[in-house]
Amino acid sequence: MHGRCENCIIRELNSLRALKKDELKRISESKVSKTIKKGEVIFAEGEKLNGVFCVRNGVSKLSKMSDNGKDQIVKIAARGEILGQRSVITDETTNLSAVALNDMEVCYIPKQHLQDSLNSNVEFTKAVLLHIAGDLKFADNVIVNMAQKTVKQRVAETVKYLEDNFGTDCDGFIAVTLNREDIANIVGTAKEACIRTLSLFKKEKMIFTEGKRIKIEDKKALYRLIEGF
Amino acid sequence: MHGRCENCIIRELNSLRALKKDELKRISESKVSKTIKKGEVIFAEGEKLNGVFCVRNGVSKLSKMSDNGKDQIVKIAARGEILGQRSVITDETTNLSAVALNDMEVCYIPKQHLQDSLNSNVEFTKAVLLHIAGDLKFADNVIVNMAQKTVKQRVAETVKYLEDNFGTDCDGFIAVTLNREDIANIVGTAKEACIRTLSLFKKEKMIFTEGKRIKIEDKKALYRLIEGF
DNA sequence: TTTAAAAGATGATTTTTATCATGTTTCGAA
DNA sequence: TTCGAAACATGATAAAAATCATCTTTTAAA
Repeated sequence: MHGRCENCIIRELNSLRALKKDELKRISESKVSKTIKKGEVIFAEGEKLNGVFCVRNGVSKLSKMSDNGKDQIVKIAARGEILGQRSVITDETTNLSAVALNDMEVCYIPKQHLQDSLNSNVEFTKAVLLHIAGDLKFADNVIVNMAQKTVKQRVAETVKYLEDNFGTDCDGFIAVTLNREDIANIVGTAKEACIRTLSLFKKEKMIFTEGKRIKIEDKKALYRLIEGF
Repeated sequence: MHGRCENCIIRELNSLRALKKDELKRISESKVSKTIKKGEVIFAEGEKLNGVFCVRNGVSKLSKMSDNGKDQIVKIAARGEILGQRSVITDETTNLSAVALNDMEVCYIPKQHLQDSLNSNVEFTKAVLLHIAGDLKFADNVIVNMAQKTVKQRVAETVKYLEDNFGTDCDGFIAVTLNREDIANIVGTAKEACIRTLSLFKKEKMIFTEGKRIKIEDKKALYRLIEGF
């Protein structure tokens, strides 16, 4: 067990910020800090969770297997994200599986604490509600893009999404590196189509790539493409 | 103004059931019953709502225009559904537009009432949270289907969705009738592809159609198709 | 009841995307 | 450092779906 939740700044990034001192104290006493290695499964689709995972460091993919055996990535979760939140709230088995994309540090929080606070602290409940409502809006937009946009547009959209959410390193590369297959699984296309599209973007000087790392070179052109030109 | 909210049974279908007597009384005093004609716009994408619409009768489509000018239907809302809930909660402009698919009766509830209850009645806040969390799970599944399944599978899925949610009339037809274009806009495909696919299903005796009305004839075959055979 | 418009249906063609095959590069473990 | 596996890349082909065109049927309004 590491630091105390009361002092944890990660909390400011999520709905746990609405918890009161005594609630945090109780969580602090039963939470468990864990390190997770790249590629490790945090939880699998269909599991019943007894708690949530608050991401301190590292990045995880949240995905769901479709009937035809392909994995669809629904979200990339970084620092501050609370993994398993939805299924703990509704007390259901998980809908998604979570896999570490690089080495991670997370805090495991037993679900009883959250459920207690959901029942008693309306500020917390509201904070969670606002967060989930935001996720829902985002998901609706993804549905529209999946249904109506081409692979080219969706690859462009995904590159933008990654830059917007994870920023860039000192060389201007997007600060999270995914392999082509994972990008394809966000886009909802085959690995080859994803590779081809990124190669095309590079040829057209919209992006620059170096191994897995991607840098956006011509933001305007990329955005124009996303909107359909 | 019609009946009193305290006696309204529609309420049992949604999160308003968690409201207390005095909260309902206040809502009852300021709510407005409205009739909406088929095809009428209840609210448009980007509007700022000052209240929500509780559906008493009729069916509405919730859709979003994609950049390329095509409408994507994200949800079909029937009796009990509260239209505009998400954007009133987050106090944002609407993400979706709502259009009546047949004549409707709705109750307009000014947002202040909901916001007051969200701030003070944790049971209500929790009920809303559970509802939105369910919507989110559903949306994630739609994303996976959009990304990974064929048009054929998605049409089958949509037919199943409509029957599951709206049931059948006395002749066994799905109790909601959409035109082919609307079905195509749920599936996320072109009108022609949707028509062709439904014709094929009819030829294969999985469904029977009569005008806009659709009856599922071979549920097993349909379900097998959805899962990928 | 007539008539125009909307919706449904179907064929032909083109575009997009998936799949298969195969070669090349990169990277980590021995 | 070498070697093998994994990831990346690209061509060829097949399959899926969009688009365009045209015709028929249904629907709603005059």
